Amino acid sequence: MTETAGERRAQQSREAAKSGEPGRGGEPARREPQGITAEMILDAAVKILEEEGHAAVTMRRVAGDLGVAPPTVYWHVGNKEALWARLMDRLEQDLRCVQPVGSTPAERICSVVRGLHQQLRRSPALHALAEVTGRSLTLYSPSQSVLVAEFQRAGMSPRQVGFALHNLLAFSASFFYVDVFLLKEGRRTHHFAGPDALAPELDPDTAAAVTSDADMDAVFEFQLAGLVDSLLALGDDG
Amino acid sequence: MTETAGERRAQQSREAAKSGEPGRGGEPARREPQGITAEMILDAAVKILEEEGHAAVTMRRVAGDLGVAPPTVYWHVGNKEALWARLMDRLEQDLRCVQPVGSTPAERICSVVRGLHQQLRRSPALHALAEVTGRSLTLYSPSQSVLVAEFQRAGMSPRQVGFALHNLLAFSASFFYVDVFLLKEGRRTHHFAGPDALAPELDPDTAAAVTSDADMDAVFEFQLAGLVDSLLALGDDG
DNA sequence: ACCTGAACACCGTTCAAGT
DNA sequence: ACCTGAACACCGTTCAAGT
Repeated sequence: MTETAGERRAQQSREAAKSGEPGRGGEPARREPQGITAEMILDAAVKILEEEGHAAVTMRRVAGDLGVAPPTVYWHVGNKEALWARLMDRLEQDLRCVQPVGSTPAERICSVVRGLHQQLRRSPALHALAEVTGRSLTLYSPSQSVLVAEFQRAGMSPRQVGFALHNLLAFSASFFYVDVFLLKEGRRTHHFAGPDALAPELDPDTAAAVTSDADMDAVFEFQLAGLVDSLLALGDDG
Repeated sequence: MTETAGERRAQQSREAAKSGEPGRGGEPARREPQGITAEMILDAAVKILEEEGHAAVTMRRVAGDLGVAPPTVYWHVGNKEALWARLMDRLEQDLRCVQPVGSTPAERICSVVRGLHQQLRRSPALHALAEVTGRSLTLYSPSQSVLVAEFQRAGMSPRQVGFALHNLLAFSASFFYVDVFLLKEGRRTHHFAGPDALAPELDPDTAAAVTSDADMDAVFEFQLAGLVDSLLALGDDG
């Protein structure tokens, strides 16, 4: 909420570096790393993030890995919150646009959402960041227009397209969060039911089924298929 | 993962306090707070959690609010991770069992999930804790048997009941997480679409609908109704 | 059994000072 | 413009020592 002097300084240095990029003076554009750049800081932070999680990403640690004093990091990126934001921006840019696959609209839409989910799931850095930044709801930008186009082709009205997109993004985001927190707990599978879940008179078969590990992939596919069908049905009688 | 000596000591003190509760010796059971109890520590922590969020919950702060030195808190609760766990246990116990309302199975099941969601949403302490502990997937214990009973009454097989329950719990948990992270960002509504969401040739009406704030309550209700219908349909042709 | 003061090894951040 | 040493105000945690 408050913009510190450090952040403002970092902003200026970024601008300066950018405007200096297309060689405008007399000298040839030499880019010897006579010091450290913001990009190098992000590189180091991502590396720590992937290998040791968000708790290990310390301003002092980042500085140390680059052989530099802590205030240098502050000079380049402002502060820690700005570092998180920049990391999120970078990881967001790395997300590829998912192309739809399949013959029916339902198949194509499902394939895009599934592709997004798998892409997010494969990035340990994103998982670690999600714990700390609370963003990732706008992560899916590059693939959003693909989804919009599919819904339009299915004959949905503008309002319906908006509602459908919001539904799919909420769906993706929420399953991503579940992944994040499962990982945080160190669990690979869901074991939802607590000891209080069972009424004492419950038959053994049902008790076993309820307390067994949840197959989250099956849950994901089941809910995705149902959701996409419901959304497309909105267009039929619109 | 490692049980420290401090935790073990705290465990013993808890046991001792418990076994001393039903007055067993000669003296009458007097319970003057000649010092501090673990319960008082939890009270203080919950208060900070509700009013200032998880970042304000500091061992020193908790101690200070109780007029006690930091090591005293360690003596009673072990360490900070144990404090989080105990807080989660307490908040979990405060969750009431939601009773189903409605005439059809779908209505009754939806009413329970909706009730759970609203209950979680109303607890700022739970939100704050979810950011830090990553639990809350087993939060719904007291209402789970209600859901199981409803699915059984709808004629579903044991395996189907298990799958249905896992679906509903995953659904509840994921919407809870979305709430948590929206709150962390300080947003009240969802604005999913980033600037890249729109293909340039998109018609203005659709563009406006897509970039408008998402009505998350409508999304919740739409997905819940669709999910419950799909789950109950599993029982029809089982 | 319960509590304390003092310390250790960390944080994020700033700031005057260097080149 | 870029980097540093030193400091400030915090953390979680431990430990010997008190009663």
